[in-house]
Amino acid sequence: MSLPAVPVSQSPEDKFREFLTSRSPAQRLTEQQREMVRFIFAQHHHFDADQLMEGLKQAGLVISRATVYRTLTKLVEAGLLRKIELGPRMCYEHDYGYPHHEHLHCARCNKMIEFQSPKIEEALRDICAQQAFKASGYTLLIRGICAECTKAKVSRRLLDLV
Amino acid sequence: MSLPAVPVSQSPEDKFREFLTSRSPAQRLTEQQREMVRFIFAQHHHFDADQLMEGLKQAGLVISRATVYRTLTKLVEAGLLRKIELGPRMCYEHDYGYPHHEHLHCARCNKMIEFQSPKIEEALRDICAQQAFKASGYTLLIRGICAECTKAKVSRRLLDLV
DNA sequence: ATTCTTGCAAAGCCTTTGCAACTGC
DNA sequence: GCAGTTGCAAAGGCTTTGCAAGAAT
Repeated sequence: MSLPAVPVSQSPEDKFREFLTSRSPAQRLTEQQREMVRFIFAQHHHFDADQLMEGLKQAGLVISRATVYRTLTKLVEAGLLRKIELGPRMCYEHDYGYPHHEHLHCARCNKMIEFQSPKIEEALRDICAQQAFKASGYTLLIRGICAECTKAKVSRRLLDLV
Repeated sequence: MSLPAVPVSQSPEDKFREFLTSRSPAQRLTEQQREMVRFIFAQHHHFDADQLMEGLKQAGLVISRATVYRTLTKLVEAGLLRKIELGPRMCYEHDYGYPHHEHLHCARCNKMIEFQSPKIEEALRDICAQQAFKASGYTLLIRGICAECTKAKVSRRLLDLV
């Protein structure tokens, strides 16, 4: 966790149950969904559908591909997860209990670095106001190479010279 | 064109030929590629592969799907086009002869509104410097409803009341 | 003449969906 | 017991690719 968590009163599971019950027609909280929520919120990771399925399998939880996708969709609708467009596959992260932020993505080690920028948020609000644009959301992703990978690469170059 | 064009000395076609020749092994400029470049740079539009194929067909130009995709890739590598992630399909826009900018995308009319924001660029540079992150590029897309569509919707609501 | 490009069709990749069996409420 | 959920396998949407025929230098 690189950013301070936001205090929340309900557990993710309770929040999800509440969401499902509130829908009309009411939806049901199943065993598979509960396992997924617990597994996802036991750690703070960015993950895609495949990585999640792999993790679930290693944890001994057997949930079908279809159910994983369907539940991810509901978790996003419930405000528990946030969906990030990262190339051809979707990436997910905690939304509930975690502050809004932007991402730096390292193309070498695949790491996601989180940061907050009031300045950017303000600039975006200004732009929308100026254009009379009703924003529903936005995507910001900075792609490049992180500090560690840059360092590692330079070190390797120096070694290669020996 | 909502932003002022950047003056360029070469035509897109010449620039593309130069790029292809400079590769090793050298690549060839074909009739299909020339038609695509001319068609694309005859207008200033945001488009995806399908829209481009449709436009080409209506212009009487017969170019296969595979060639359209392959040529789009080369045009991006050549710096003539910029690729934008817009949901499941890729969107393209002029890069050569056009200033760098960001986008507002209207979910209702599918319009792309362009804007420039030195403030955002500065904020991004600050973040990267602070994190020692070597940025190679970034994606910023604001999703929502544009002024016209908002107005149209309100008008329609008023009419519905009659 | 050589080597790159084209077009076709097939495959790839990620995600969604129809349907019968199942299960939460 | 009714209505929503699961799992399977098949389909969907967009993009890429293998290969033989064709074209650019």
